[in-house]
Amino acid sequence: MKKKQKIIKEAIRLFAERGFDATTTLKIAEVSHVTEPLIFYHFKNKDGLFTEAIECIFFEYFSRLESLAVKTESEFENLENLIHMHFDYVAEMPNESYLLTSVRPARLRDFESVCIRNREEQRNRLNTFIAGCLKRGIQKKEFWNVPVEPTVRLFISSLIGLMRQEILSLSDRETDHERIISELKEIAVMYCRRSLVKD
Amino acid sequence: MKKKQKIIKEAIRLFAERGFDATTTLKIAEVSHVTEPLIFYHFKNKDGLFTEAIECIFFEYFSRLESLAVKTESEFENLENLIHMHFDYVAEMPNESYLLTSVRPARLRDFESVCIRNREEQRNRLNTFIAGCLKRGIQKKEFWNVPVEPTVRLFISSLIGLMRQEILSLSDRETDHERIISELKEIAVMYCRRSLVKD
Amino acid sequence: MKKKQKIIKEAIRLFAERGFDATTTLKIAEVSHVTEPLIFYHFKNKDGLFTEAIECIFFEYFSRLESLAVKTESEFENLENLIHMHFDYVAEMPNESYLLTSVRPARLRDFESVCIRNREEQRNRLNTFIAGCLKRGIQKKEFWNVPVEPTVRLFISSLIGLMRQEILSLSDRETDHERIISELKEIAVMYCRRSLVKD
Amino acid sequence: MKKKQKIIKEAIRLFAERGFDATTTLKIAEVSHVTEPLIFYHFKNKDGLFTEAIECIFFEYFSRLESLAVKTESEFENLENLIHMHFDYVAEMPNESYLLTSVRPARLRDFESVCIRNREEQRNRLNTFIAGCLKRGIQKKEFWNVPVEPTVRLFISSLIGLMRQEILSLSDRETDHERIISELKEIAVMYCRRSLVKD
DNA sequence: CATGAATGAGCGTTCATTCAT
DNA sequence: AATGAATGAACGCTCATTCAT
Repeated sequence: MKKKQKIIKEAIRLFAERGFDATTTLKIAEVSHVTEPLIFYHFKNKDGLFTEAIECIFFEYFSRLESLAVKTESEFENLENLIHMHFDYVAEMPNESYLLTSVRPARLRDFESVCIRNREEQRNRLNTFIAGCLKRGIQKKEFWNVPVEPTVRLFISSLIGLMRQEILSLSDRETDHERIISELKEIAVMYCRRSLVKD
Repeated sequence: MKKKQKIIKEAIRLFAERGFDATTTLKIAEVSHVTEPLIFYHFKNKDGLFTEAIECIFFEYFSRLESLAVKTESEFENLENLIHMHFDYVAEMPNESYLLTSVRPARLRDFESVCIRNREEQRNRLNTFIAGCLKRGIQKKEFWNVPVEPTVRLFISSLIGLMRQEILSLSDRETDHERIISELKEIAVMYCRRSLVKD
Repeated sequence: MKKKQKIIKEAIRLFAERGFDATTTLKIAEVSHVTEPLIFYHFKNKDGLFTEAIECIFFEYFSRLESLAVKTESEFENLENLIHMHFDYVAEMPNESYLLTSVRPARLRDFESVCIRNREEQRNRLNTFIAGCLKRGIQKKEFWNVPVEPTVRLFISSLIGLMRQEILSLSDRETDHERIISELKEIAVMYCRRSLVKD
Repeated sequence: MKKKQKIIKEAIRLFAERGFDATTTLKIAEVSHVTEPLIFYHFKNKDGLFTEAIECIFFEYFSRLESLAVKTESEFENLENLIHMHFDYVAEMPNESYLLTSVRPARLRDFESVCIRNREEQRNRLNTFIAGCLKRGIQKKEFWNVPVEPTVRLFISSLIGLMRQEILSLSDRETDHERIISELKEIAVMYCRRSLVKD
């Protein structure tokens, strides 16, 4: 039981660091301190291991999304929290973030069912969250009367672009990483406010 | 000579469609209608082929960046053109875009030299372009007095987030792709104006 | 105890259907509704299971041979009964027949001890039975004065050739299987009579 | 070119001696004095190698069948030659004979197309040959008026039973093998004559 | 009796790369 | 410039078998 979790954990790290194809099952076994066949005892095959890993990642991510308590007084604060959550997520779990934001983290025989399905779920949840904020904010006159649907799309695209930037900055071990990302977060929130909030 | 170009072209397609590791030199040879050893005659090895392919892609991309004629009357129009250029680039060359925006399109023995180097070059060029627009715009009172450096970072991150979105929408063969992307482009330009331009 | 018999029964089916090497102990466990280690509790190893299976098969076969009541009035009738018994045996137990007539049903570490030993026993018993009939028949002037030893060999060879034919026809699910085999049996008996019996 | 033939030759030997599953591609490579991947260069996979091997075997066998010159004066002599040919074939090519007469020499993904197809072809050719002899012999009053179809079946079954016997005797390294097989051949011819030929 | 977890050994297959021509 | 033949290295995966419980 313990070992299965360990395998998943190490697999995520290796898949993120080297990519699916460049990660051998033997290497995963080594760093997990188990023998190779144990991987195939716990998972159907390499694709199956990857699938479970992706499910784990999205499960954790969705938990974080759900636990974003929705404030009622200020809709903008909700969006701000959403932005913060994503920056924090990348900082805490860079490998998971990388796989989460990857367009094609692996090419599986049955690719659709894992990555695409979860990505759609992610889009739906983000959609619901952001569109909700926008609509309520517009109704409460907190926000300008912006077109909801395209604004949501733009918001999501930018959010993921920002995550990508944070991941890159982390993996390139950029000097001043902390400061830059912190500034980036601030400015993102600032432009969000400026674009949506009346005064 | 013709054949070498053909190899690079097909390699780009396959690398984008299936990833570096999942693309065999044999497959590249087949779809290029050459024999496998010819690839090794023209390129040092698979990594070398990939390197040349990446160089080609960035060369074309940098050409497009350079050919963005810089208007002097309106700085906002320059930024607008930059946004349009990137949307057009994805639409015209989806495979190239995918490799261009990929965080780690391949894990080469000497990875730094090609992907990271070009990505830095790209960041520098975008930086120069956007920072120039912002500074001149601020000076000319066309723009608000925004902090230049973080704004540039946010701009670039969002731009690449938008490209990613367009690529995804293409590869998922989303219904209404045309309309959605067109709307996304418009709204991106709109928020850009709203955030920067004084009324 | 019940389970051990079940394992042997299913093992025979699988060994016959797919061959020894292509039959995994896991598969045997599954179709027997037991877990894999139980097989190794009941049998020393896979070879041991196969050995017991073969012993079972020959035990049943030898029982049938022994229970062929020997008529004294007509020696030919005894041979006829022998032929019928073999046709019936194939029809009733095709998997067992297949393993019984297989030249090399498995390559065990200690192959001799089970397949070859039983095959020799089989040859000896058939030899005794047939040679006895022939000698008595010749003495009683029921049969022509044929050379006993070679005739026995020919008889056995043909008999097994006929079994093989019946097995093949069964496994190929030949249309008209029933009719063809029935005709084959008749004609075999007919030629046997014609060759041996004095008008 | 030379090497491909060598691989097939050695593969036939090993497949016959140990069975398909127990014969590893590495072992085939070793005894053929080539490296393992060369096998996969010349053949699609292990099944493909087996398939070509079987085709070779039947090709040679069919050649021998065809080159049986058909005498016109005596139909019995034709049948006698057929029997001799099969005995000789086993003596010369025991491994090939074993695979040829095996009910299921391997369990391939696409099993039908090789073994069953060739076996049907074999049955058809033998059928044509033997039925032709019988019919002409009956017409010429050389033979008794036996029922052709079932007689042919019996003939074929016995023939293969005899081959099996010769193979077994060879592989068991029976003492007196030569004499026994020689006697078996004689007696087979004798009973054939006695059963068919008038006088 | 029974089982979940675990493994050593090995197998079929792939692939980038080389070499003689 | 071009290719058919060949290979070292490694990979995903399987399987009989064991062991602690």
